[in-house]
Amino acid sequence: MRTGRPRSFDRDEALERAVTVFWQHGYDATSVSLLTGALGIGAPSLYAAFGDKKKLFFEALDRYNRTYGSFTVRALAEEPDARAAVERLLHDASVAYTRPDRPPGCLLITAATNCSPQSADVAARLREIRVQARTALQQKIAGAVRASSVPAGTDSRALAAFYAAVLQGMSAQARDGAARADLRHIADAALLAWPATA
Amino acid sequence: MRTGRPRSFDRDEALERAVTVFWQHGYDATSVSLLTGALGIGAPSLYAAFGDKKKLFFEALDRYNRTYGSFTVRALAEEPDARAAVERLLHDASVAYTRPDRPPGCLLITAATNCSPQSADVAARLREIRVQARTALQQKIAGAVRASSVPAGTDSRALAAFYAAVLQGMSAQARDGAARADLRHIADAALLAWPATA
DNA sequence: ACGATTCTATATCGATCGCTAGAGATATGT
DNA sequence: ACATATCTCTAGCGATCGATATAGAATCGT
Repeated sequence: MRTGRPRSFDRDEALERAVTVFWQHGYDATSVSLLTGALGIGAPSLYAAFGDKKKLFFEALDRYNRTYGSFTVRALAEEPDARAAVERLLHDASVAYTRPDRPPGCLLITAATNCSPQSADVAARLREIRVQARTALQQKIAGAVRASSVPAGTDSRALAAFYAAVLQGMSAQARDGAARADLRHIADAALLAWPATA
Repeated sequence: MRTGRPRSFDRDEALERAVTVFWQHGYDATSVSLLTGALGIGAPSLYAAFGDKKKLFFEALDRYNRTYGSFTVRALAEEPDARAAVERLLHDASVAYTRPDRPPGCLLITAATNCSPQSADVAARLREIRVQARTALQQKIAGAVRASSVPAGTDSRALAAFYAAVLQGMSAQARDGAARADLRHIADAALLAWPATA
């Protein structure tokens, strides 16, 4: 059927605003009243359109991964060389984490670092995504080791953990007020730790 | 005077437990009922002994800085050489962030990364401490540049930001389940980025 | 022993949390 | 025009938040 009074707001636009609010304050600290205020709608409209707060967060998370957070998978997928992929990953992060019109840092990293026990599943989901991204990086490096574009004996797990930590550190520094150039310097310093191809 | 019924619990022990709870869940997600449960006392006793939740947190923060978090200032103060200080800083962090009987990571870094607007002052205080630590590291490096134990032209601000980011990344990795050896590997990789003394 | 003082235990307080029932508003199908 | 369906608005649900009033328990000084 699908008749009746039409929705008075743009669902996609509301979801985009929800992304920003969750990005800024994290999952727990984002109250429903904060959301309704930012989205410009009433609570019943929010629940009718998105289910509940948790479903809205996960939908916003998906949207984030497809937009602002997609540079990570793109770097790994589009750059054949592992070194070039990591370089692009770090440089893109320095840009993505310091967009003037967006909250600083990374939603995946900051949205549920400390949360109440009843939202432990949200934290677990975000951690799952981070671990998955770190594993993808590790496999990229391991492939480069097999292809001898990276020195044999390189610990792909350790190297992936290092660059994952650098990304998380860059997000934290951005949250602490670091400028885009600061993050770029951090990225460049981290690239000096890439195993020498001597 | 100081007469009347004596306190039925050890205030220091209660404060130590409060450190652990705030370390684990962060400031916002730690409810007063969670605290009274962990401390084994009633709410009125907590308020009589510590003032309110915020004062208790700041007192727990001071205690953390004097105990678990003191390795940072010690490394900078006790190691004359800047390179050795950073090496010790990172290695000590890999141990401090993965104590089996303590929450993973660093309280200063994780306790207020995402918090509600009404506890913005808590987040600001923690950020202040982090920035101060980063500045101390920067000055240590700048002194080494002047003493020529680090190559001239080294950007002390950028290098300090890099190692600050690595520490924050190590804390995040510990929170994500990384083992002590994993953090050690991250620390070792980060040390490869130290400016060559050629 | 007894008053003075301080702590603890019970039972809340008002505010806010995530969430929703019920009534009125606005569209479509006939 | 009218029935039907969906959305929006107001108001408020039970639960939990941080914090406290009150009364009884425990200790000290005299």
